[in-house]
Amino acid sequence: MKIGEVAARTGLTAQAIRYYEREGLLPRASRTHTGYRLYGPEALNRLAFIKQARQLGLSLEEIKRVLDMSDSGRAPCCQVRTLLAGKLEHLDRTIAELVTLRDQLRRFLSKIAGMPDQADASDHICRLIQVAAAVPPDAARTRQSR
Amino acid sequence: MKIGEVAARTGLTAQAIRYYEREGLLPRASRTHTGYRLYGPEALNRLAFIKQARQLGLSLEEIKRVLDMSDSGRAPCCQVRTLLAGKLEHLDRTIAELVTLRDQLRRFLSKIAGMPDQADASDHICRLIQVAAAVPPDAARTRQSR
DNA sequence: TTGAACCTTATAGTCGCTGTAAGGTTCATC
DNA sequence: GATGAACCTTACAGCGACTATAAGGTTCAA
Repeated sequence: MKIGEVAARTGLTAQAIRYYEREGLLPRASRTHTGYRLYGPEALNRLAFIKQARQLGLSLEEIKRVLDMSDSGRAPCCQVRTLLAGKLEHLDRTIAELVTLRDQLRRFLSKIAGMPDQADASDHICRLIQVAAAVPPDAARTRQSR
Repeated sequence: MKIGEVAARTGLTAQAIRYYEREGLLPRASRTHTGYRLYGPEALNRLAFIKQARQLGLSLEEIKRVLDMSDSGRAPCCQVRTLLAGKLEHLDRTIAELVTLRDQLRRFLSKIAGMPDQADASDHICRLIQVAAAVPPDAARTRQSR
């Protein structure tokens, strides 16, 4: 198989596949005499693994660690469990933050719904957001989302 | 005030403040005779606005548009309302996506909780994630999720 | 006069790709 | 055998909002 077929079969782009090779997640593919990459069916498995792991929220670096373990004959399953448990926790925190943000934004929007627009040459920019800035200062403790 | 004090007072980094200046969100600061940036108290307002708007999910480009309007004497409030309403919608979608992902991850973790670890020289990498990859094949049609 | 703590610019790196440029290959059709 | 479309190759720039680093100048107290 050439890279285009692999791309079509995995739902990845050819660019992404080359990128994974460059990053060491795929072994260097063999080539035709004119330099085209050639893949066997096992590449589909590996790419399906990478794709699934990405969709579960693992970074390429984490995936590479798992693949390297597997390639050297060690069972990566335990590490996968730990990794995913960590991701789940992180995801919980992220969702909680975004829900907080959403509620803040919603309250804010309904608060400003009735306010008049105003141009101002004064030191405040938009009274609408200024109001929001005057929010309890420890709400500013929430770090930037994603 | 020099940049370090502004940074400490706003909770931003000096680098970020210089970056905002480069990107046109702040006017070029005046300088001491040795080249240090000097800020008046109004810079704190402007930076508080930027920070708050960022926390509400606006991009620097969107914030710049609002600031430019305000600087030219037009009321940006209407645009701010529209911008924030859009962000709220987007936020709703993002949260829904992440909740789906979390549920998927949770189900997956409980599914693999009882499975034994295994090293494998075979063509599969980690049976744990392989199970997940063996998902209905037309699910592969769904384009890559961010 | 030493040193720490501050400031300056410029440049590279982050992440996971995508997009583009500039070119070579394959294959069917004219 | 010439043309053209569809494929492939590499290399490099760009995204967003910064952070990190290098290499140097300034300020101020001990």
